[in-house]
Amino acid sequence: MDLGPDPLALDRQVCFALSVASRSVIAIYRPLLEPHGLTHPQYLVLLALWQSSPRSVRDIGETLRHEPATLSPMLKRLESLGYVTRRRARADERQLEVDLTGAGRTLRAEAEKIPYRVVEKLGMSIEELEALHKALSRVIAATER
Amino acid sequence: MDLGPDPLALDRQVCFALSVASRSVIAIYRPLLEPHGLTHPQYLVLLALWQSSPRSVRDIGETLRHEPATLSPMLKRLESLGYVTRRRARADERQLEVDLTGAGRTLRAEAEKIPYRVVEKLGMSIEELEALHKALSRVIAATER
DNA sequence: CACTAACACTTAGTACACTAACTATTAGGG
DNA sequence: CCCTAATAGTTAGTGTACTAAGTGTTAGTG
Repeated sequence: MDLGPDPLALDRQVCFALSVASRSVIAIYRPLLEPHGLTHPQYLVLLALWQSSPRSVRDIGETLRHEPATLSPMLKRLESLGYVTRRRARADERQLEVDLTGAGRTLRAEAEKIPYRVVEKLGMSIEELEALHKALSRVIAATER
Repeated sequence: MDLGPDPLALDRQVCFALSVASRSVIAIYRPLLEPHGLTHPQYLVLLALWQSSPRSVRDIGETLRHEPATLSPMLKRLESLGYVTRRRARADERQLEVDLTGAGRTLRAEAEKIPYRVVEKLGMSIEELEALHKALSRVIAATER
């Protein structure tokens, strides 16, 4: 394996590019989510619930690759924002049943505009973004082995 | 612009893939950095200093794309770990001169192994990682306009 | 040369994100 | 059936990240 003369050169570190890109793209979402009182991680939880609900904390965690300890306070904030309900599942009292409220469901229609605005702001082609998504998926798959 | 039938589908969101990939790759670094008492953001600060030092907080912030408010406590932790010194610049007392200690400089030789271990752990080809880096750089450039 | 604006960093406050330890509930084996 | 192990969430503690407000220093202008 050859990583060149300086394996520690900052401008060649994939990990650095990943974290900067992640923070930079999240920064694009910030002004779009702020009117709804949402952060980007909270928005991702709503995407998961819009896909399927109700679901348990464990289920959401496996989908978003988050520890339950990260989700627990986040879901409480989403509850106090009025987008989500939390109650113990009757069948198994260990599980928490996280569901959307009316407001949470209504928000979806508004949110549909967001991806278009983000892609527009980025000014990149759909093809390029899809290629990037594929590359990122391979990295994620690689870390999961 | 056409984002398909469901623009909010989680498995097609670049922002989601970016944040998961970022966290997953950082998780690979964790056991490699832990013996040195370092976190990944702290490691990136050291990469910046190994490239050039001493430098100011502002300078490091521009390189790593971080707010001074993020760096300020981080640099104090690096100082108490013994890798870095912090002192006001004589020429301009507003600026902080961040420099490497002997231990900070010595650590570089140890750290040179890390990129190889990460690439090995990922099990991806150098070519694929370089292509990903290019794609991420284009995203970062797009967010900077 | 005083005075205000700009600059560099720090502090406070909120929200992730992770590890480790804890609580409550359910399931399984003797 | 009891009792232990496994499971699902929560809490505590540390360390980013970001915005906004604050402090001290320098620079630029009347």
